[in-house]
Amino acid sequence: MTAPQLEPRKTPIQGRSKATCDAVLEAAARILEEEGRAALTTNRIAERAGVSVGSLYQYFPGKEAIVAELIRGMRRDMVELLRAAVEDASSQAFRPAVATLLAATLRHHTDRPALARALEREEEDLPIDAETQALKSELRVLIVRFLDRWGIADAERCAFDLVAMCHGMAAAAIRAGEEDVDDLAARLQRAVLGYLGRSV
Amino acid sequence: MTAPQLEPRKTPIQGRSKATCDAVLEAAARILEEEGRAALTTNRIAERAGVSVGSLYQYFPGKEAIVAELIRGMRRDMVELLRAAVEDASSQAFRPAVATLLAATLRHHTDRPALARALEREEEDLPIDAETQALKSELRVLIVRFLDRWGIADAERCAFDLVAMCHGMAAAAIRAGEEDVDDLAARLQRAVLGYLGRSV
Amino acid sequence: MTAPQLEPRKTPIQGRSKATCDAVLEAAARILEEEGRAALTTNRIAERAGVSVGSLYQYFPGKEAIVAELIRGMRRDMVELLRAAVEDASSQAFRPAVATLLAATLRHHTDRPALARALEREEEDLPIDAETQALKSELRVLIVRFLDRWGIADAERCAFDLVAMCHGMAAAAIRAGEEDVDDLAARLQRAVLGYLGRSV
Amino acid sequence: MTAPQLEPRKTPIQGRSKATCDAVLEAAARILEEEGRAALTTNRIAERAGVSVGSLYQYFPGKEAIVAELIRGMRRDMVELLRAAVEDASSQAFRPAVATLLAATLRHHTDRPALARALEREEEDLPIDAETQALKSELRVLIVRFLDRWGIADAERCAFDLVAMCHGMAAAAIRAGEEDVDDLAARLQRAVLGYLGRSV
DNA sequence: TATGAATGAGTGTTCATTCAT
DNA sequence: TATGAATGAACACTCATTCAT
Repeated sequence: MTAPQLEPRKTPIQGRSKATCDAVLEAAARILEEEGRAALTTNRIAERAGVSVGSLYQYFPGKEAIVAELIRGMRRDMVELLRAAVEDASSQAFRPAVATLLAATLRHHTDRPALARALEREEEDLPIDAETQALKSELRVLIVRFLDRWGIADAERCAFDLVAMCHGMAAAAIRAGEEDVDDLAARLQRAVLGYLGRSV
Repeated sequence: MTAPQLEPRKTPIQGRSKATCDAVLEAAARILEEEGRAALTTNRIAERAGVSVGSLYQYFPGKEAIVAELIRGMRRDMVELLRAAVEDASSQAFRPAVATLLAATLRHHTDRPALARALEREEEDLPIDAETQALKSELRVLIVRFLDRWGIADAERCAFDLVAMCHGMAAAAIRAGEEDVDDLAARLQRAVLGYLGRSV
Repeated sequence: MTAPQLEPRKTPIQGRSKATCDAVLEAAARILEEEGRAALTTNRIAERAGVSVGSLYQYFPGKEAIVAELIRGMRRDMVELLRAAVEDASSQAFRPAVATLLAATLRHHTDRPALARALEREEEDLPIDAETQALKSELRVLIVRFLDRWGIADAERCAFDLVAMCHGMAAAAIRAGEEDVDDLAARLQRAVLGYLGRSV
Repeated sequence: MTAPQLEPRKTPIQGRSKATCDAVLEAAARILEEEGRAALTTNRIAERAGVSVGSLYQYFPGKEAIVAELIRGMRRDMVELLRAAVEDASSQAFRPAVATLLAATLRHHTDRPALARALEREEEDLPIDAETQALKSELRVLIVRFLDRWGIADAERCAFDLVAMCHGMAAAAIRAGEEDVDDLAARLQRAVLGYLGRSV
């Protein structure tokens, strides 16, 4: 089994190219959301992108690279979101600050839930690529720093557990069709504070 | 898209047949664990089972049925485990009782972690079959009853959140290679009691 | 048993595509003629067409569609032939007119006899597709109108019997290796006029 | 392509064997009638015969031999029928004699129409076996002798044409669902006498 | 540079036939 | 002798990828 090429082929910022590139990515995303992973074929992607397969291969070395790029995009968004939240939270008291971070985290699950789920699953099957690794690391660091700032012991481990816990609950709830995001956020808050022993 | 057949074809308890049947299931399980879902082809399954493709199809109507049976097996084990734990917990105080249930839950993740993860993923792609549905329902009921017994309000929702939370944390920890199950159990306990507001 | 797709997939009149499409059809025809229906596999068709299986499936949704298209082609030819014959016969006396129609009918059996036989057999196993149905209906109408024009009673039934009778005789004769088409035509004429009570 | 074995494996007239043999043949016949040629698998035959595949292969060298035996049975029945008819006809005038023969011929199509059709089709795909050849020859001889007896010229050719004509008409009519056998017989009579120039 | 026709290895599945029990 | 589990070659069909135009 040869490791697939995951990097995009060129990184062209010129108009035409960028547009094609984006069209391909968006098409792939929509297929994952609406038609499922089994429908994610290169021909289908090209078709939905309004582009020929040949062009698709001009910008991406293969199917896996497209998925990898979608994953990178998702991770970038998450970092962006969390970074902004940490910023906002820097001037807040502990509980509101936690709420701010949770709200940001929830955005990941609520924005395009089907896409997020699909990409997380794909991520498991793909070899680890450097940028994705770095982005995930950055997410962890942001949270660890936050916990550190509030004097929480064993911040690394806590961050790990909290992320897993929140991810588990949020994913399950969204998947089950829950619509009341505020209620879900409240329960997450309860779980987090409980875990941290700060519930009182 | 025609719904695939998920029920086994024959269920023969005679020697040779049962052995073949089991060999196929075990081979599929090992492939999922060691080679990944992409390697799970009928030919590979037959090969690892030391059996011909023809034999495979004598017992299962198709690949999906093999996976479905593995899932059913996993769910049956979980029900068994949890039922026993609930039984044991019936004479215990609240905290030890929670610990008992958590220990049972953790077994699901620690026994054959890669298999559990793989099957959970497959489960998402497969149509819901009746028995699996029933088993999952039974799991929920066991937990809801436990929570009810201890006077916990909104037991349905709590059960849902707690299961998701524990699943998220356990899966992430095991996946990250954690070996100290007792420590993990302790953290889960903390999270659960915290969520329930019983941490003191 | 799911009804197979019988319509072609694309109908491209551009050069390369059309050529591939035709090559596939002709290859299938030749296999039916020379190797028999058992040899009509998609791989064999592609091989004889000098094309890859993939290309075959680009133009036809499946094996049955190829056969269906051959059948449609055969029926179209028959309609064409008979229509022209009816035209020609319109200015003739009864007996010459009958001869004209019979000659056209015989063409169907003499052109590519093995292919005609094979396709007629395949037609029985395939679900009825709309165009084929329409073509067969048109054939019947042409004959019925002809009989009507000459004041023959119960033209529908007569047409039915005459077609069956001629088809039976011609198929058997050609299959037995008869070469003298004129003699065969004469016997058909005798049979037809006899049946119609116009033999004198 | 190796020529398949068409002869039955043993010709055992002892009770048990004969019964099994017959069960297999009747099962195959019914499958052809009711489920179609695609369903005619050795396993299915054995199943419907209430016998194991192993036993099936004890009496027949392969699937083709079973079909070949059914064909021989059909041909034997036809010979039987026609021989009796010729016998009966020997004391009749020409026209009633023709009617007698036609009635016998029609029986072939009316008895088990679907089976007759199916077997005729199979016959085309199978290599010619000696007995079947002999039986078909015998049929021809019976008719030729009949025609000779009534002073019909070129009896061989006439027999050939008449058989083909009658077969074509009868098969088409029965297949189209005609139920009025007497009417069909009358039309056949008309066609035959017309062809022979004896219609007046 | 863009196109989309062409490729063919690989997948799931069937079924005639064998042979250990 | 009867059984039916086991076999595996063969089939229909898909899809990531290439390359002539």
